[in-house]
Amino acid sequence: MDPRTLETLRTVGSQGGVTAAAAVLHLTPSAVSQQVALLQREVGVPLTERVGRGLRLTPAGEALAEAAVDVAVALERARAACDEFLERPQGVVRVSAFQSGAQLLLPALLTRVAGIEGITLECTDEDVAQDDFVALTDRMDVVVAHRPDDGLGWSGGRAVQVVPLLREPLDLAVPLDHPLAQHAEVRPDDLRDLPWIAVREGFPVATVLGAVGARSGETPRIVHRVNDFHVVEALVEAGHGVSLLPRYTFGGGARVRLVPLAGVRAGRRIDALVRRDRAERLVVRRVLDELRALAVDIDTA
Amino acid sequence: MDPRTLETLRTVGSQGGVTAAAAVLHLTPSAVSQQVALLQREVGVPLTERVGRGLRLTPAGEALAEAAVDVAVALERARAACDEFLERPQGVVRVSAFQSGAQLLLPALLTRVAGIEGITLECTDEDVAQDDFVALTDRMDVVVAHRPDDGLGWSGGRAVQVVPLLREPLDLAVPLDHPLAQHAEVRPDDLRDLPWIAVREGFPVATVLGAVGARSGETPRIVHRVNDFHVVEALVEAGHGVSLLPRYTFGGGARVRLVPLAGVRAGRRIDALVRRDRAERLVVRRVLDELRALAVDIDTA
DNA sequence: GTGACGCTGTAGCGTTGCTGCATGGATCCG
DNA sequence: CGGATCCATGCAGCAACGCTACAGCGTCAC
Repeated sequence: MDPRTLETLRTVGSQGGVTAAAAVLHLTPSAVSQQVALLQREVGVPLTERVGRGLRLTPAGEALAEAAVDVAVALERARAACDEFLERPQGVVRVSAFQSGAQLLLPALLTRVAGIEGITLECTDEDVAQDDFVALTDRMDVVVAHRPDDGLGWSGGRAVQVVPLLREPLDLAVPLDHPLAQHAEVRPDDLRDLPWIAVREGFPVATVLGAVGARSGETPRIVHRVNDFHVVEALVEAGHGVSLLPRYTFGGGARVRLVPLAGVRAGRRIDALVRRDRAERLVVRRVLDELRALAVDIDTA
Repeated sequence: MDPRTLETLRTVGSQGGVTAAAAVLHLTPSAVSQQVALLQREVGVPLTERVGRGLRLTPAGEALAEAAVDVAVALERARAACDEFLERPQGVVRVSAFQSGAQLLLPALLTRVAGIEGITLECTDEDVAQDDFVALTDRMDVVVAHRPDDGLGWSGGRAVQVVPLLREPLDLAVPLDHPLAQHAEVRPDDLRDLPWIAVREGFPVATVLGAVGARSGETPRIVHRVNDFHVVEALVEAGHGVSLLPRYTFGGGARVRLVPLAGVRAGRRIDALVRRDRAERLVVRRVLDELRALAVDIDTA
């Protein structure tokens, strides 16, 4: 029962399959399958069960995977205990963020971390469906994710730590020459019968527009589904519809007008997701500290 | 950084050397040395330092060894998590006890555990110096140890769990025809100028006699040093001296007379010592439960 | 000073765990 | 309804890791 094998089991569970887990762990599916089979023989309980052409963890498997988290945490804590005796912590930290979050946070984060000796940041932008952010933590140290203001938390359970960064309001984006562009704020009633540009179903903040529509009494008329906010901005600018855009990230531009919403709460929460074992690494902690401080700067600016 | 290697480091620390650790781990000293060297290279900090012809852990080594305990605990907890899904826990538990404790507890413990399906007990008697009981936990699952009533606790730190079992009074043992044999109790003043049979220096309850002597105002005159209480009993019976003997273990016999001491607190505490990782095993827990219940029976009898 | 003890390096060997490929179900689509 | 596809799994082969055995060297005791 070695931690590598336990980690493999955990990944099979979180990724939902042998092949996906193998990709994350940089192994062949065969190796993953063999590891699980061996582990299964060792504990004498079935850990996985086939479902369709894939497989999922049995209750026993889930229990073991959960226990595996504590093993990984204890191991990283042991590493950290030694690092305390090294004068300067050292290592690379992989950070992923959804695009607009990356645009908002990563440049300043890189600047801040550049001042810290020994920490190397590797950044990536990842645009995934709402439910898939947690799975990214298997590949990344820090995952910057967003979710609707009112929505539930993340599904990672005890395995992932959620670090709240900031709340970003979503404003109505209209063309500069739109009638509503001159308003200081708009109320749900003003939004009737507008042509909306929304994000694809299942992606973060997709549900926010529905909540806003519910306040105006009718379901919004969605004419386009576009995930990239820059494309959205260009479409709005050209008069092809209105949309909801995050204030901090798109408030500065002159291409569209952002009008605050009143009488309805619209916003997104930006969180950092970290696997609990990764969170034990000293360098990861330092990066999270910087990220949190940065978020405070933005929020109070 | 695998748990096996961490365990090796921990053992080198607790056993105080490569050779002793190798014996416990059923390895050659060379293998142990190589593991430590490799671990050292991995963390980049010296973990051991030579002292004379042996070696000890550096502060960094101590820190890592302490963290290693949590790793081992987490791993055993993972195993236990799976065992929950097996209907009956199964396994062998190695129990060691000092001789008189073994005589007092092991027969009844074996009887009790015999009623539990799946648990196999392997018992040993181990007579070691006071400070060496903790080190036994590396080889044994449960170590039944004793210490003076008033003494400090055990030195194992966070790594070993101490389960108090019972307190056993130490009575004055005299020949059946001794003047004091008719007394219902004896006071420190009655003990002046008696020829004492004590245990060897450094062994458990060796200090108790000194404490008793202090109350009588003079240092006891020790004429023999014998560790085995049965030998002590035979010597006392034959009139070669008096001694302190544990009440529960030797009170039933007719070879000597045990007279309670008054005006001075003399006794030993019997504890079970268990490494925290071993304590996570379900079967070990069950055995400890029985041991505790058994101690209550004796104490209230 | 000499013997014993204890830690450490090196050579050699066995075992473990991986990759690559082939097989057998289960699903999707024409 | 049948072929294509995807996924998990078994087996052969190979590389790497970790152990034992043995020699070397420093330290302590007599």
